[in-house]
Amino acid sequence: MQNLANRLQLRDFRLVQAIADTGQLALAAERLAVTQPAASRLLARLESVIGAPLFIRHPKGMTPTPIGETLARNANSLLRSLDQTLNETGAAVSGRAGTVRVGSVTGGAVGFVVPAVQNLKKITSGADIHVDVAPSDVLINGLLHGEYDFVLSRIPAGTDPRQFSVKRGRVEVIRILVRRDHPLTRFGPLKPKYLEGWEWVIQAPHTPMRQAVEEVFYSSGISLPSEIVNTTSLLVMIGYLASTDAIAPITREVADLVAPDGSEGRFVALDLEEPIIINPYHLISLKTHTLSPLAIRLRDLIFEGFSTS
Amino acid sequence: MQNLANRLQLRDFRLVQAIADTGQLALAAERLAVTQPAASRLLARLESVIGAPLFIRHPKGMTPTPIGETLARNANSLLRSLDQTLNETGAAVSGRAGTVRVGSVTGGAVGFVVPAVQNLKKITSGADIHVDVAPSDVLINGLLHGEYDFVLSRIPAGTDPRQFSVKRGRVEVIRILVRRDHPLTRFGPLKPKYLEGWEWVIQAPHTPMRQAVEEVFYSSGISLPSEIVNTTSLLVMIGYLASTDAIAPITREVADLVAPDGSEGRFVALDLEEPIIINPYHLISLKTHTLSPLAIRLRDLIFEGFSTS
DNA sequence: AATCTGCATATCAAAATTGGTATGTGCATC
DNA sequence: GATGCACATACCAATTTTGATATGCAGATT
Repeated sequence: MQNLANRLQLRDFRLVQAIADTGQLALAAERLAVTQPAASRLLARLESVIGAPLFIRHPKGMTPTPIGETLARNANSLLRSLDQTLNETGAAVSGRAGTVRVGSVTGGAVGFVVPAVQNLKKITSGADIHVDVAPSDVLINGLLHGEYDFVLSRIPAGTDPRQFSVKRGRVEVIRILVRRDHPLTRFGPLKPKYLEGWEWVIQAPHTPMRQAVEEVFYSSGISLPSEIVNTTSLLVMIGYLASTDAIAPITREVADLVAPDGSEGRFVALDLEEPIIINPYHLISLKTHTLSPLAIRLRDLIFEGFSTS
Repeated sequence: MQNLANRLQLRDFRLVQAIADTGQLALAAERLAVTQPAASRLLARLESVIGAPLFIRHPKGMTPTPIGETLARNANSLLRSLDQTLNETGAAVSGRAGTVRVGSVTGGAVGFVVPAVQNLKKITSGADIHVDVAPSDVLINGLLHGEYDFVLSRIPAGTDPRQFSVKRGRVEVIRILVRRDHPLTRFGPLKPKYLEGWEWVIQAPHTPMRQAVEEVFYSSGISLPSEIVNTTSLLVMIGYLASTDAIAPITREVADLVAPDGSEGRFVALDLEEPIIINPYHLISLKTHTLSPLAIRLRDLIFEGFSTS
């Protein structure tokens, strides 16, 4: 188990992954394009190197032992890294700019990632850019699993921040979106008590925005809205607001998109007397992972956006 | 360049990393513990697989090409991941890390699980330890459903013991808890007949302890207590005993906690002339379930506790 | 021009890996 | 108790890998 490092091969990880995925040695063997006995021998050798069984054999297949599970987990991220390596190297060889994968929370995507990507496109050609939009916990998880080069996200509670390299971002300020002829538009900056009694369109419970809004209700001593439509879809929100007097909290970035101040659109974004602020999101990457030049470029572009908007 | 995946090996990454680090093939070769020509051949093969030169040779060494740099960067994170994998797996194999879930009956939790967990913590890092306390039937059920690695429990009637691997545990001895100025404290070891006539605080009917106590009443020919408070809550028990002359049977382990011998607390634990003994509980695990090394460690520690106390 | 440094190539031998076919074995299910 | 499924083992052949030594070659240095 000591000079184990040199006795392990990529193949072993592929095998573990395949068995863990399929639950059957024969299927795993097929995936590796070898016969079942060959796979059996590979596994036997691997288990002897590790010094412990990795899978328990039942009559109908195999399931991982706890050790096998940890190994399978690691095999997954290892092989994903390898995959990325191959992509990047392949891109470099054929003269393309490469690949960058970025995850973002909604507000960040609209406000920062999209313009940064547009800028990046101007100065590179053949770059392969992936943008995911997801909640913070999903993003952080993906980052840890090597699915993203970096993410624009909050740091969820309970996450060890030491493993990340963080560039601090801007806070998200909430405004209230309503249709143009909504009664609330007659007031100036909204007091909390005005928020009571309306139907709401808002993100699911436990999302940062929902929490930030609920916090205001609690601290103002007014009761939570009883009529709520839960959605993350802007389309649904707009459709709903257009035909009812419902109100919806949105970030400033989204507000600028949907209802720019001074415009004559169908919606109006109202400010609150005391602004509601969501936990800020940051540019987060893994300390252990060195970013590709392309990823660095995109990250820097996004970061520039923080200060210039 | 397509079926490249299978032609790359961990070794190749080590080589690239070593060359990038040292800038010289001979030094890199040394690091990989091979001769310079061997390293040269490795590199040549790798470059032919990739289809492009990775390093430019000059008279004083090598420097990476852009592609080589890409590869070196990825090699770094890849090998770091590998290292992490090895650590984690090694920790799992040796039982320094991992997850263990254990369920226990009350007496076992206080007497054995807690000290064993404390000992286990001394030799682990980052281990994930879960302890549940519940009645035996719940524990066994949980064990069968894979919720626990093992349990410290009795074997309920009607359970097929063949599916379990059982390490016999210790018997639970009952003492009688009363407040310090209780009349019974004037006697030496209690005879059964002294137990008659008092108000009792005791667990619900059909629990092992209740059964053990009732058994004594029957066999001694004295009548069952007529005034009974049923509770499993230590808090209720103590509150009740403090203000009345009620008496309560408790296990020795709990007694050591609440009323250590020789202490001057508010309560006294009395022994019986003929000790009352409850059905013993055992260390029970599923035959079909392989325990993680960490779980085995904890189980062994608990088992040691059986014999040394 | 001689030399030195550092990488590449040639050649050979040994060993390990790889992969296949055939067959054994254990456990459930019928 | 027979059958089937899934994994393990045995055995054999071929290829590949691995590594060492000796040597070649090119650019730099003196």
